Parts: sequence; C-alpha cells; structure tokens
Amino acid sequence: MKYTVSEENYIKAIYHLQQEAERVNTMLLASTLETKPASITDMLKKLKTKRLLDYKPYYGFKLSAEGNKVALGIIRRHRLWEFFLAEKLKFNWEEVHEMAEDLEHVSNRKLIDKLDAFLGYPKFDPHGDPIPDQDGKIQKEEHVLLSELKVKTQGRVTKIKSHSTKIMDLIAHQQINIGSKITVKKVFEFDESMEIIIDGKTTKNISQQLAKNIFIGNAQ
Amino acid sequence: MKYTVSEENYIKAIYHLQQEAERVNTMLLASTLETKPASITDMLKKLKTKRLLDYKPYYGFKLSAEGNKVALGIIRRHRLWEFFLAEKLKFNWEEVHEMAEDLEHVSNRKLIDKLDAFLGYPKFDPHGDPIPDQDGKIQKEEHVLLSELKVKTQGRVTKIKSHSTKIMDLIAHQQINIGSKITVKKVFEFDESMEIIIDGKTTKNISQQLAKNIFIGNAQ
DNA sequence: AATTTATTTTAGGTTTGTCTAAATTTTATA
DNA sequence: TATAAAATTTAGACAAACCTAAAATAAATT
Repeated sequence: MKYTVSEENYIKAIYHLQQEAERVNTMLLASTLETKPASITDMLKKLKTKRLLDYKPYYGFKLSAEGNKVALGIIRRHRLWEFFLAEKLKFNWEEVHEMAEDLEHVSNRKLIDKLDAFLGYPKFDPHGDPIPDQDGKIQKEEHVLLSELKVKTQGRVTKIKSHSTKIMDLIAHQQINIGSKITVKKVFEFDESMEIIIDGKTTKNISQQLAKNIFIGNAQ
Repeated sequence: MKYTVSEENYIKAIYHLQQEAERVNTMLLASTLETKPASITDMLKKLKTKRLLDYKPYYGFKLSAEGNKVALGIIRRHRLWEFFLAEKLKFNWEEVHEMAEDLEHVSNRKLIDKLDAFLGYPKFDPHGDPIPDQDGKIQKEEHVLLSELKVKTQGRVTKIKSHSTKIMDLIAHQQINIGSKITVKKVFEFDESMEIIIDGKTTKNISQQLAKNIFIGNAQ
C-alpha cells in the first residue's frame, strides 16, 4: 500500500507521540503538526477507513497494528537516509533531519533495502536512534558509561547515574542534558579526562569521575 | 523558488520535448504526461504567471530562460540520483529511471551538490545522458564508433554513419535505433564481431563492418 | 449537580491539480 | 474559400488537504 506524504506525516507523528505519552489527543497532534484540530479530525477519519488507526469520535485514537508497521517503515527510511547523509555525504548530524524529512517519503522498497545494504546495515542513526530493519524490528538501545566511549564515537545522554545536587550542579554548568548528543573528541591518558562535543556545538573537558556517571545510548 | 512535483514534471517534459521538436504543442504534452489537454492548458497558464514559460493562447509555448534553468536543475538531480543508484547501490541502469523520478523532486541544493561531490562529479548518467553542473552547463557528448567501445562499456546510439538502404535494412532488422542503449558484452578476436545488448533486453551479434557505422555517445 | 471551560467534531469554504463537456480557434481539405 | 476536422481553451465539477466558525461533547470547577 502506498500513502500520501500527508498521511505518512500524520502516521509518523502519532507514532512518535505514542512513544512518549500513552494518550495522544487531537490538540497535541495539531500543535505537533502545526495544523488545526479540524484538519486532524479529517485525517483521523481517513486513516481509520484505511485501517491504520483505531479511532472512536470524541473517545480517542491510537495506531492499529498495521499503522504501527507503516510508521516503522517510514522511520526506517528516515533514519537510513540520515545515516547516508551524515556518513557518506559528510553532513553534520544536526543538518540531516530536515533533508531526511523529504527523502523518507520515497518509499520504493527495493531502493531502501539496497541503501541499507550499501550502508552496512547500520543499527542506529547519527542521533543515536535505532533504525528498524526490513521487518520493523528495532534493536534495543544499550546504555554504556560515557567513560567507556572511544574517541570519535558519539551517542545520546540517556540517564545520569546519581541525581545528587553535586553532580547536577556540574552537569548543568557543563550544559549536558538528557538527550544531549555527545561526541568524544579526545581522551587524555594522564587522568582519563576527555574532551567532548555537546550537541555538535560546544566543546568541553570533563573528568573521568563525571564521565563515569553519564549513561550514553549506543550510536555508531 | 520552490515548485510543486506537478510543476516540475511539466517543466521537465516540456524541456525534453523541446530537445526533439522545436514546436511542442498541447496534444503532445498531454500524451507525454498521460493527462488531458484541458489540464495542460491550466498548467500552462500557471507556469506563465510564474514566468517559466512564454505562452500565448492558441499560438504556442516554450520555456523561458528561467524555465530552462529550472528544467536543467531537475534533470541534474534526476541524473545524479540515477548515477548514485547504478554506481553505489548496484541497480541495473534500466531500473534507475523510475526511482529517480521520485528522488529528483527532493531539491535541497546543498544535498545535491554534496551528492555530486560524493559521486566524483560525474559528467554522464548510466544511460549516457549528460549531467548538468551547478550552473546548468552540460558537457557536449562525444561520439565514438561502436567498433571502438570496449567490453562492458555502454552508450546510446546517436547517429548512423551512412543512411544507405543496405545499412538501414540491417540495423532495422537488428532492432538498433537512434537512442538505443548498447552494452558491449563480448568482442570476438577472430573477426572483431561483437555481442551487444540492446536496450537491456535483446542480445545480438553484429559484424565489425556494421559496428564501424554506428556512432555511440559517451557514457561512463 | 449545574455550569463553565476545554476539546473535538461538523458544516461549509479554499486551493491545487485533475477531469468532462462544450465552445472557440486554427488547420486541412474538398 | 467555404466547410470539415483537429487542436485548444473555457466552464464547471471533483478529490485531497487544508481552513474558519459554529455545534456537540467531555472535563473541570464551583
């Protein structure tokens, strides 16, 4: 089945919102898609008739099993293109998302599978998010300590070990947040301190003690 | 300026038809785009207001300088993606056109220029058609004799040396036409006859005398 | 529980790109 | 050159995806 760009954008947005909040409503979806609630209702009806959505007027909605499968297909395409743009065309990982927003709608199955092979079947995109495989399966993210990351690897901050004020004070000052993208630029042998790039912008030096308290999701 | 997929398809079709016939009319465009003449008229008016087309009702139309520039941009994207698909993803050159029809509408300038660099600034696509550069300049096609092509190279028949009935009789029988894509599969040392693939479908054996009368455009 | 507020849906309108059918203009032919 | 045929345009309609404004429903508050 082929879907329009608009349908795909709705399906993708619903999928992502469902990952965060179990209840996704019309208002939230409207603000996410920068559209009006009435337009959402129109599309919900359309997606329902296409059996991508379980939807009862006024009651609520969520993706059907089929809708979920379609969403994972779109996300697969998006993240593979992001990987291609960063890895092969040498774009910074902050730039790739917007371009992938267009490329993800090119949905030739054979093209995407060959692209996947060409890229070496990557499991995570440049933001550290997992890439679904041909069957929509997603590899669970492993969490490793920042102190164990090698030079030039990158990942996303997923957790801070302790929430003591002393640590929170330091990581706030260093501008490290949950979700921050960290690239390890250099590790100094002397004290195992490391130079890191935060969100592709700021370069910071942090101690090994601190690095041992920051969990990082796995990204290539 | 950004154009819709539909606008781009019209511009591209008009450009290609203008290469063949100086006079492009509504009927021809309608049959090319598999649409109705009335739809063509609608779009002609739209393209005229956008200054991409010189158009006088009932009189005729042709691309403006700006329209030409836009067309070359679309063709550049199309052929770069075709090259990528064939060269990097290992698709056969007969398969790439259809996929590139979608990819060509992703028109981020920086993306296309980086793709160009990644591919090594190719001058011809897998069909032997020239790829316009950033400024819309197209490299002139060189014409070589089929007899000089090496095994595994391919190109498009651009010209037949003599138009004598004897030759025309033979090439018609062999299903070789202007525009046919020829791939050299094997050259036999004994008589320098060659086995060729025509349009990716038919395999034929032709004599050196014949090969010396067929001009081929340059393709990588 | 009644009322106010917020959310959601409906009703009806707009634009883009298509269509059919009819009218107009150009071209070909008798 | 008058008429027939072909090409082109206009008029009006339709689906997709959006909109505004009003109505319906659900949730929150007094």
